[in-house]
Amino acid sequence: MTIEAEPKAPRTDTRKRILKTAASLFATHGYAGTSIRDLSQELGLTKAALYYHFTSKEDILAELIEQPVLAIRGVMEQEWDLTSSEQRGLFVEAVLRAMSTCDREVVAVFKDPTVAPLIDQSVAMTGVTTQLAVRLAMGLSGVDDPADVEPRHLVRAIAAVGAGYEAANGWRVVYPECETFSDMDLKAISGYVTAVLDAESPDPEVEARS
Amino acid sequence: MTIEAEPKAPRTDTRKRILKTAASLFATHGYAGTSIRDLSQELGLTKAALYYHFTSKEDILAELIEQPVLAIRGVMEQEWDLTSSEQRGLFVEAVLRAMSTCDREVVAVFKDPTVAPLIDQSVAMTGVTTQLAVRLAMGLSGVDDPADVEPRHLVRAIAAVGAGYEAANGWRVVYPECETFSDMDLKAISGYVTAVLDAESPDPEVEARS
DNA sequence: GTCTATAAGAAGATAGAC
DNA sequence: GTCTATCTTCTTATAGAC
Repeated sequence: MTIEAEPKAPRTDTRKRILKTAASLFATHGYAGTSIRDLSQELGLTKAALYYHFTSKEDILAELIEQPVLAIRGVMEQEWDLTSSEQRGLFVEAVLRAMSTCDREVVAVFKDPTVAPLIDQSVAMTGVTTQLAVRLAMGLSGVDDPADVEPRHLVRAIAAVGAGYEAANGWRVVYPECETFSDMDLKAISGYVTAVLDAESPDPEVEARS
Repeated sequence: MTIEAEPKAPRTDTRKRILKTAASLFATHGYAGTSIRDLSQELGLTKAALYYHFTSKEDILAELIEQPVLAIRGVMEQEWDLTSSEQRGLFVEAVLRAMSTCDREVVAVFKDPTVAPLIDQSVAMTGVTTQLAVRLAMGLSGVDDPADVEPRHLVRAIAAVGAGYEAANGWRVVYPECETFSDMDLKAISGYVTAVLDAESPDPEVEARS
């Protein structure tokens, strides 16, 4: 019995090829902007072939985001005291690590406006980035109820999450050969986030708002 | 001749109503995720009525983004020495001011992946946020050619622009009654951007990358 | 596992009545 | 300025041959 590199069914990587290509197209053209036809042409397959591997377009999306969404939810369900800058940094790193459990192009899909409602149905999780921002803002305000968050802290947290999200997302463009984040990378990105959270820039004027 | 509040043709605000509603829907569901049918139903009109006011769906989009894109391009075409943090702050404020020339919901459209290629054709401007990031990264690296930008500066600038973009975009959610940015608001947002640009967080490891 | 062929509907867009 | 009706193309998805 000699060693054979490809045993007998090496072509069943089609499923993975589909997921990989779908992630790339969704990231580039958006979920709604990518049709099954686009995807099948890019793969050199027919539409029908895709429907052999997946039951629907949404099914492809669901499989793409399942892992990272579950991982992030796991991190969010832990107990976190986010009132200190250090703890917030660790929290952000944990989230980034959870996000790294998926193909890197999938990250771009998280903010696709046409994807959010679909995530709700399948995995029961609304606006990942929004939830993160609210969580961090609660830490900044030192409150336990999202409703008690100070608006100025919320915009600040939204900006901070935006920095982290774009950094993680831009990583694949700037460092195409980098497959996963190193610890240094994570430190760098979470550094951007905490920089915004802890910035001594003037907070927006609160007086003029009701 | 007495003063009459509504002279005689007050219903020609339909065009503006369309633009307003389109901006809202595009921001919420994305450009590709919003159909002419969705838009007409939201407006209580028929599709044909929309096509009386605009020649195409893309025409609506073009009119929405024309002003801010021209304004931002105007700022970008100026001479800027972005090697100092102060100058970068002023640059960012100028860009934000230019962005404020449009309906606030239009801001969300700028990052719609299905919109970017359409902007290219109509206004000849690719990836507004990417261009901003490159410009700021050039300042950080102290170079005049985008090709000479250091990767670590580019990711940092991408994160910084992300912070500013999300702050500007999140503003309308956190402060719904706020129509335009005050000077204090602009200072706050540009503060988030410069916080990332000037953060002393560890830059990503450069060694492992080619 | 992949194909051809096709259904059923929604998309963007137009013609012409009122 | 808005309507009804229609056209064409594209969409997701299925049936059945190979």
